[in-house]
Amino acid sequence: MGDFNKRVYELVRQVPSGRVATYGQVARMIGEPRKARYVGFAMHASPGMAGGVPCHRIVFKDGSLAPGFAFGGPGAQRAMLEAEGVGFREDGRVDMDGFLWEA
DNA sequence: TTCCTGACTTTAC
DNA sequence: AGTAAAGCCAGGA
Repeated sequence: MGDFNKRVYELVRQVPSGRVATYGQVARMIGEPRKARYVGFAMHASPGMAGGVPCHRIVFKDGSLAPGFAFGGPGAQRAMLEAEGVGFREDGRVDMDGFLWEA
């Protein structure tokens, strides 16, 4: 595991409850805007929220969630986010207007 | 060991 | 505005 992965974890760890961040945003914040893809890979290898890495708060740039590779099944991620107070739109995407995390 | 695929984003036509 | 291609790096077969 490289430092990149570690940096991703530390940043994701700082995402407050009830907020979501995008892969690209995280990638950009750690200084590697081209590695946006690998951010997702980092999440896959991440210890999960048990390890302090709330991967469920990481969403696509359009606000959509992971296709089905998620934590306990499709919709689980959305349920968790909703439980944290994150608002969803009618199309099933996160309301990026007011719930997108800002450093 | 090599080839392929992948929780993405951005830029270009 | 919508579609297409490129870039990045690692893990699995």
